[in-house]
Amino acid sequence: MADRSARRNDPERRQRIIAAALEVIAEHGVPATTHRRIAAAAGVPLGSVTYYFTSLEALLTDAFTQLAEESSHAFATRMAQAQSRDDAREAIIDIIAGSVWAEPRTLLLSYELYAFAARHPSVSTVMQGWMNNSRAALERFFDPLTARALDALVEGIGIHNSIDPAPLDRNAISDIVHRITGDAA
Amino acid sequence: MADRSARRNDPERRQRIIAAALEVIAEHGVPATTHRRIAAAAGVPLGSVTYYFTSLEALLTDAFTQLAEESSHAFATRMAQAQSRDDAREAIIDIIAGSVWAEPRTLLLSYELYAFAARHPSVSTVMQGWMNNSRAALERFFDPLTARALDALVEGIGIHNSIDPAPLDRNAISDIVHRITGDAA
DNA sequence: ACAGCATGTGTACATTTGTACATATTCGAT
DNA sequence: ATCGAATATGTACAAATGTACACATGCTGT
Repeated sequence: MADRSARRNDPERRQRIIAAALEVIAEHGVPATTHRRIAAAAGVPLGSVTYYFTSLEALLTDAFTQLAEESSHAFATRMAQAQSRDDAREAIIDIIAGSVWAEPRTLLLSYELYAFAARHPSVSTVMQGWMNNSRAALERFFDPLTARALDALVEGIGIHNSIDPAPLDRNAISDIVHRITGDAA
Repeated sequence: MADRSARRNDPERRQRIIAAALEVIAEHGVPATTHRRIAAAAGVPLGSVTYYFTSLEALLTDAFTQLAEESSHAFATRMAQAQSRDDAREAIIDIIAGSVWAEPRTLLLSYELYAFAARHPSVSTVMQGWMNNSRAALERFFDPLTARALDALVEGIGIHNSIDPAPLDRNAISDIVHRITGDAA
């Protein structure tokens, strides 16, 4: 464990504040995300938040940027393991059905991210990069249109599963993926 | 034009406030949606907003509920015109590519709706109803799994097209829809 | 005509908010 | 050891916010 007393000059502090911001957003939503709540979640005084970030909007921008980059990275990492078209299909199915992307927290943050990005071009740019990476990874094995369809499917099923009391199971997802990629299961 | 002086006992006032709330949300986002901004957008005094709605949260709940119901209705209306499997496919393509669902404003409001619904069960319930209706409409012509896949596709492509500088055109969408429904174009 | 009630409005106020800033504390370089 | 800069923190405050509410106005039924 880290030392608890000597907090001075803590190099991870900035990062902890960003993580705390995402926690608060996930738990209370952006409208209820304030300097003070973030500070409390991060275990730092109010002044510390304003020291590291010039404004609340700047902090949220950094937080959402990091979220998008992490999501993008997670997607890329999983896809990079694929060595064949079959592998790639499995990877996509994992991503849709898997524990990471399907977690309620992740979905919740996604909604907030979309809404925020729509008003903040810099975040929107990061998301475009994410989308381009996803497609590039998919296009190693599929034609561009198929790649886009699969990418959209991840988004769409994720959302529906979060609303639906009876989410699609892995077999059903597999079925749809195979249909889109044009191969029988 | 409506009479400007005799505003007393205006029966559409409540509805105008809800519409104004959605305008403000679309333009500034939920975090910046306040009593005063809504009142200004609706052209009514501040007191009028608090007269019709017990709290801001209640007003937003009503606004998002109405948005979900309208979207659901629009979807159902378009789908109801379909008399055959082919018609239904065309309808779905229309909905994805068409001017209604693909409008930036609609998408923006969707993001805010998802985020809000995640924290407000009553709105979430309305969205479940919407989803059930969509599926029921699709299941007149497709098996349940196909119906769910198409429904998810609407969501997913909508989102991607709003981020992507080069959205999918109608032909591409048609191609994907045909693949999912298992029919050649 | 008028009483009762729904509708409408302006003002007031306690809270919360973002942010500034004076002041400490710590660290690294000399 | 000491100076300067970076880091850290507590407090203060103007602005904005949600909401209450006293009062005004118009409508409806008798």
